[in-house]
Amino acid sequence: MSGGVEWALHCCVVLTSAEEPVPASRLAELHDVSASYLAKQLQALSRAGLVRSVEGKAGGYILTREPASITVLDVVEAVDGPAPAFICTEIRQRGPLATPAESCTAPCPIARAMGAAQEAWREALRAVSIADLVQDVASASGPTALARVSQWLTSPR
Amino acid sequence: MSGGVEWALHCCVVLTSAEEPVPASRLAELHDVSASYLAKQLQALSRAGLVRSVEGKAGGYILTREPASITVLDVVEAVDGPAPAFICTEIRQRGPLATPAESCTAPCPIARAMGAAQEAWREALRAVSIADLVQDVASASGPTALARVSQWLTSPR
DNA sequence: GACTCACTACTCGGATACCTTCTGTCCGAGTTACTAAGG
DNA sequence: CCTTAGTAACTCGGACAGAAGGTATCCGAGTAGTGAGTC
Repeated sequence: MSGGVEWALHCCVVLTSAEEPVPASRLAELHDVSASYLAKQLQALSRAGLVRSVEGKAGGYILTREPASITVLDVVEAVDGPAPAFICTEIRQRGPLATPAESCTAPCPIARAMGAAQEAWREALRAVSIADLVQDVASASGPTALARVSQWLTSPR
Repeated sequence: MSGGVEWALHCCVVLTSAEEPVPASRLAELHDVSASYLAKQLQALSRAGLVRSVEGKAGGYILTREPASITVLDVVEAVDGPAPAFICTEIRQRGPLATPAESCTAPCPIARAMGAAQEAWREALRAVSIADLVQDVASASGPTALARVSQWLTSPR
């Protein structure tokens, strides 16, 4: 999995506590990561429609939906792409004892097992929303942490 | 995920219907894939203890355990490695508003969600054994298919 | 006929290049807020 | 005081190199089977 997924998720969490647009450079400074590379991840989120980019002097990124309606799966698939990890190359149709294509109506058992696991993984990620993460952060680090982030984001550089 | 996982799983399935050692070159010819690269996957299975290599003229690979006690997860982790797909880099401990390390007793919520999804994925793969795959293949392609594979494997080149 | 020995052919195993993908970086197009002048 | 044009700075977006892991390949070490030779 791409490492940028972690950055994107953290950005979504902090964007929760900001009503004004937050520029990518500010988010990068907050997390102490490369601003140029983080921009790429935010562009992916923008293409997926999870965040909206505001151009101009006071521009930046803002969430488009309520945090409770954005799942972790949405962010992961926006950054890493919706392609499944396992791709069946139909080995059973190759070689001297190849199964004829007409007999391959159902997917091969291996692809089915992999697909089921992938779906279980997706379901687990779909069950967690950005709002849930915010709630967990508040429980772990205390409610003041998010307020401090909000204040730091809005304070002039 | 590495593409060699698919090859390794198919090899385990066909090794079910062979009591004598099967050389890697024979398996590669059966699946019409690169023999040299397939050897690497089989070596990974050998290191994990799923198959045993027999050297010499009539050598090859044989399964070490009963097909029912080998899970798909075993094969996947043998080939791709046991490392999880998501690795938390502890972003919360970086930047101007870093959470002090002493307050980070529990893993961060993002890592927890990812870990739960990974565990669901592993559980789904652990629930399917090689014997289950063999059963499914027999149901789909008919019991004769496996017998033909067994005959082709034992027949002299 | 049975045993011994050397040979051949075949096997696995690790070390070696190539290529796609991910990581990281840069600069240009476009938009907004601000400033200052003029009516 | 209000309007308006101009300026300047800041933003995003896509195009451009470098590095890492996966893909594909090769050759060497070792072993079991085979055959001839000998007792």
